[in-house]
Amino acid sequence: MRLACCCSSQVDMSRVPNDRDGISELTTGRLSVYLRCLTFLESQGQKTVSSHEMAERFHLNSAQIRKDLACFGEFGTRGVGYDVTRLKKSLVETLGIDRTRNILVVGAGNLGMALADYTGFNSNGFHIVALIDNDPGKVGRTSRAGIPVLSWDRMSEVIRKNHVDIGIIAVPPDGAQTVCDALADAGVQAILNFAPVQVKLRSGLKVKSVDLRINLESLSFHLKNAEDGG
Amino acid sequence: MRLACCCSSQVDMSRVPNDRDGISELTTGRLSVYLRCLTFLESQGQKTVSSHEMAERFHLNSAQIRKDLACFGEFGTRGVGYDVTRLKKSLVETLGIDRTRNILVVGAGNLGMALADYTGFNSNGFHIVALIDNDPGKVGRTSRAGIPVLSWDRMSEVIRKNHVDIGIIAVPPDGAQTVCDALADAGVQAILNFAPVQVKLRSGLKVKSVDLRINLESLSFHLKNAEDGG
DNA sequence: GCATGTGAATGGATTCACAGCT
DNA sequence: AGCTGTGAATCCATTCACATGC
Repeated sequence: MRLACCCSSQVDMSRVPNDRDGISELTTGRLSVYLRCLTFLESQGQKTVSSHEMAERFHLNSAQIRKDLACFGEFGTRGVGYDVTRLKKSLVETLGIDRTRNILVVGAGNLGMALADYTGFNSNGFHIVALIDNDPGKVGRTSRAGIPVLSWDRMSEVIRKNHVDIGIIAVPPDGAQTVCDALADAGVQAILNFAPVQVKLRSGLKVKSVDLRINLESLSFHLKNAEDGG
Repeated sequence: MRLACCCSSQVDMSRVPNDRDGISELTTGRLSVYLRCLTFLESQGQKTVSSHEMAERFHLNSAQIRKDLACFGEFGTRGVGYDVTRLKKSLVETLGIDRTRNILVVGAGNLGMALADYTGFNSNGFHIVALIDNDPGKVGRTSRAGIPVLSWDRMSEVIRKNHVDIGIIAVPPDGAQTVCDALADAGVQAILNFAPVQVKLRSGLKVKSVDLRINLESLSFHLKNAEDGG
C-alpha cells in the first residue's frame, strides 16, 4: 500500500502563513499525510518508526518530517525514533480531530450529495449532520446514506442544535457568498468552499476553497506541453 | 462578483517544477485564475485591463501577474495594459483548452457520478465521455445528466474510440493503483486521482491527486487553534 | 551507534523598483 | 503620464549537516 504523499498533491496558491502560530498550511497539510502514514503503520503492527524510515516508505524527506513535528513538541526519542501510536495520537490532537467536528453541507445537488456520503467526511473526527437546500423538491429527502435534506430557513437552527463547526458550500457560484454569510452569521467559523468564486473574508472565519476545474486545466497544460515537446 | 483567487485556495505540497519548461504548478494554477478573471471582465464588456487593475479587483499581486504572463510571451502594451479578449485567448491556448479534452471517469459511485455531471468538467474545453464501473448492477445505467456507465472491460476500447485524454480515478483507495495502471496502459497520459493514495509515477504520465479530507483536517486545525488561542 | 532536533545553507517564489516603451 | 517586462532584493520553504542525547 502506498499513501498519498507530498508529491503530486493539490495546488496551493496560498503561501499565507496560518493565522495564529507561524505554522504554514504546507506544514499542516503534511501533518495530515503523516497521520495517514502512521495509521497505516499502526495497522501493520509497527511500534516504532524513524523519520528516515517514514521518508523512505512514503517518499518524503526525513528532515522535513522532523522539522514539521518539532513545531508541536518533542515527540521522538533520540537513537530510537517515534512511537507510532503515541505520535499518531499527538497528531490527532494537534489537528483537533480528537473530538468530532460536525459538518453541514449546503447545496444538495450532485456534488453536495456525494460529499455528504463521502467516507472521508464521515469518519475519524468528522460527521456530516445534514444537507441544506432551498429547492422544496429536495427538502425532506435523504442522501443514499440517509443524511437528511433540510430547508434553507432551518439552517441556523440546525447549526446551533447540532454544534456545527464546519460548513461546506456546494451551491452554484452565484449563491456562494450568500451561503457563506449565512453560515458565518450562524456562528460557523470554518468553511470548505467548492464554488469557484472567492468569498469575502471576515475576521475569525477561515475559508478553504477547492477548485476542481483548476486541476483539469493544469493537466491540460501538461498534455499540451507533452504534445508540443514531442 | 468575486472570483476564486490565490488566497485560500487548495493545498499544494508539490513544489516540484513542471516537467518541461521551468513553469511551476503554482504559476499554471494562477493562469487558470487569470483566465476566470478575464472571462468575467469580458462578460462585463471590458476591453482592456492593466495588471494593476486585475490585482486590485481580484486580490492578486500585479508584479506576479506580469511575471506569470511573461513566461509565455509579451501580451501587454506598455502604457495601456492587456487586451482582455486577446489575453484570454492566449491563456486558453497556453492551457491547451482551445481544443476539447475528453475525460473518462472510473468509478460510478457517488463521487464519480457527481464529477461526471459537474459543470466545470463539461464545459469550455472539457467533456466527460463515460463512466466505468466493475459493478454489473451499475453498468448500463446513466448519470442524471445522461453519461453512460460502461463495464470495466470496455475501458481501453472507449479510451481509443473517444480519444480520451484524461482519466479520473474515483474508486476506493484499494483499487486506485489498478485503475491508474489500466488507464496508463490504454494510453492516457493525465490522471486526476481522488483516491487518498499515492499512485506510482511512470514517465510520460502526469497524475494530480486531490485529497478532500486534508482540507477538512486543515480547517479542524484552524478551529482548534482559534479555540485554544481565545 | 543511532536518530532526533535544529542552526546554517540552499533553492524557489514573491515582491520591489525601475528601465524602457507607448 | 502610464504600464509592461524584468533584474535585484526579499521572503519563505526545503534540505543539509551536525551537536545533542538515548
